[in-house]
Amino acid sequence: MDKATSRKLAAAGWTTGDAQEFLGLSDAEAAFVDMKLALAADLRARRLEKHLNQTQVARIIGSSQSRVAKMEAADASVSVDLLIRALLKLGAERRDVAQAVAASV
Amino acid sequence: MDKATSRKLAAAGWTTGDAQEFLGLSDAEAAFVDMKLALAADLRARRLEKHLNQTQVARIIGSSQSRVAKMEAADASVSVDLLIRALLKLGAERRDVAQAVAASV
DNA sequence: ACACACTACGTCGAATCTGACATAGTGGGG
DNA sequence: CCCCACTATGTCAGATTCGACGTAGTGTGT
Repeated sequence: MDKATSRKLAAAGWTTGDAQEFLGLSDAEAAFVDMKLALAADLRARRLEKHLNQTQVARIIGSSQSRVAKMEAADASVSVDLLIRALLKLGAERRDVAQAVAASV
Repeated sequence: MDKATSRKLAAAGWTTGDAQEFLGLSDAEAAFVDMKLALAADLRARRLEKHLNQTQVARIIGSSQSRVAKMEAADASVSVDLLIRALLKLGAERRDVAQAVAASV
């Protein structure tokens, strides 16, 4: 990070220590993973609530059973995009998604 | 117009031509793009609040100025994944992201 | 034990997304 | 007008994610 950038960040109330920066990124990554887990859990809960199996959900959202399984498992090959789109296609409202995003697993 | 009314009109041979339908967007898709717009707006707001330019944000989140511009514009080539990861790296908490997800643009 | 319904997991070609680069556009000072 | 800092847009090769398929695992009823 150059000095000008550092100065501006400091002016905005940031500290530019290397350790903190590292921890900040870690926090961001951890929060992202937790969000993904929460969304995946919500997807499964929503499916079970509707008494659907993964194959039926796959048809509704335009995918395959195997991918639905990976979604619910929060597999590395599944994006948050996909999870959110799936939830919305299952009838979730934006506020429902928001709640899942904020929720702990 | 509620869905029941819309269905009745459709049965009578009418199309209920709102912008959504014209563009061929389902409710789920519309909600998704709205979410994306809200996240993009939040990213820009957060950057401006910190008095950073797009190049500085790009360094923080590990990307390029052009991509940050596209993020803020909610460009089609930008995923919700990327927007959320960017917000978190800029110091947003999960509840902040949730609020953006639920918010209207 | 068998059949059946359901879920998990590895793999793959195709589609999509990403960072980067180049370049164009915009809006203030001087 | 000319710089200058900043933002927007087009493009592209490489990376990631997607749906799909095959198959293995798990539980349940007969």
